[in-house]
Amino acid sequence: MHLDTFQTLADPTRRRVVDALCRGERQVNDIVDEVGIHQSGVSRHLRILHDAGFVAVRPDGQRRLYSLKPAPFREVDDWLAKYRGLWEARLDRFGAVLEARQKQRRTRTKER
Amino acid sequence: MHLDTFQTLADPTRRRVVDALCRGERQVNDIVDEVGIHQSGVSRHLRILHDAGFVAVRPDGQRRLYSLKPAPFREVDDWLAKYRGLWEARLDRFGAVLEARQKQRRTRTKER
DNA sequence: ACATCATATGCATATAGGTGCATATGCATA
DNA sequence: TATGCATATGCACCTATATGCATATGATGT
Repeated sequence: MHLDTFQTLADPTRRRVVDALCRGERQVNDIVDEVGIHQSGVSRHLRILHDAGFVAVRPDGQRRLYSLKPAPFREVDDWLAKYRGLWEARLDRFGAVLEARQKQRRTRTKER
Repeated sequence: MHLDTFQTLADPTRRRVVDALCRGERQVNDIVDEVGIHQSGVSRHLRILHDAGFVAVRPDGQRRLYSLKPAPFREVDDWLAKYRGLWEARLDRFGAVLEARQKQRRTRTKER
């Protein structure tokens, strides 16, 4: 099976793995040390991250070096864009976003 | 139990519920129509979203009007900030955004 | 009070997903 | 080839969670 971007991010341990890769390439055992679960678990998390497009692998001798890829982060960012108006109150140069939201707002509240 | 922000977003149906609220207040039955699962399911999703801080409720007669709250979105955005360097190579004309983001950065950044 | 509508919740069920252990695979070097 | 290190995977187990059904709760109007 193949988890989508958000499902992939749902597991805290997996986010720690992502965090461990935040500063550059790492081999599996480095991550094992950092997140504190069994090596097999880390391998599996990396597999899931790979399937979801979060990481690239590069063989280096007997090791495999994992690193982050941008695509799914961008996907989250895009998803977030829809909701930015919620907390970016002042519409400095984000007028377009809010405007778009206003346009399609329904009023269902009134009929009572 | 209480799901964290990312676990809350992991379920696709729940994201559809969030999406349904994207354009303003909605009552439960509206959401039922929109996402196509049983009413009890929607109520439960709304409860989870509420526990995670995604939604506010406001009674309106016999209905309850749900709406989005900004906090968890901001949390995702903050999390994302750490990885922005992955795909935002140059800060063309979104300097303002980055600036605003810096200002509200509340999670401590570990020593690099 | 009663009937009705809107929403929430207990229960049962099915499935998914995380974990460790043991083992397999793959690579490197003596 | 044989040995050892690094990583992946099959298996079993257990917990979490999404869902529908039936029912409870709560509010409104007659």
